[in-house]
Amino acid sequence: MKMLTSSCPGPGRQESAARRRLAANARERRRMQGLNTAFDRLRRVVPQWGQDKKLSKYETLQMALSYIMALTRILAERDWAAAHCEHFGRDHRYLPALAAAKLPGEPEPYGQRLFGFQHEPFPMAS
DNA sequence: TAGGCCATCTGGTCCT
DNA sequence: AGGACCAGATGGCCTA
Repeated sequence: MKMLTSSCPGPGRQESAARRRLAANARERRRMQGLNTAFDRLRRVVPQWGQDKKLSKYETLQMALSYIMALTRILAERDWAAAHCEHFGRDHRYLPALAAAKLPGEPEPYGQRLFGFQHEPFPMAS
C-alpha cells in the first residue's frame, strides 16, 4: 500500500490529522486537569479566613504569595526571638494560640491579620 | 443583563 | 513525528 505524503492530500491524511487533533485535545484536557488538581491542593494549604466561596485561581496565587511572605516573616521573627529570648526560641507551642488570639481592640485574630489576603494585583502586561 | 470565572478547542512554537 | 506548553477564542454558568 502506497504511503500518503504531503503532496498527496487525501481522506486518509485528513483522517489522520483529525485523529491527532482529537488526541491533542485529550492531552490538553488532561494537562489542564492536572493544573487544576495542583490549584486545589494549593487552596487546601492556603488560609481561607471565613471564605465560604472557593478562591479563584488568581486569588489562590495571590493568597499563596501572601502566605509564603507571612511565613517567611514569622521565621525571621522567630530567629530574632531565639537570638534574644531563650523561651521563645525553644517553645513553639505558643504559635497556634497566638495566631487565634484577638488582641484588644482588634477586629480579627492576629493570624488572620498576619496571613490576610491582600488584593495587590500582579503587574499585568497590558 | 453585564461581568467574572472557568473548561475546552485550536493553532503555534519548542523540544526530544 | 509527536508531545508539552502556551495564548487566544468561544461558549456556558453563576452572581450582583
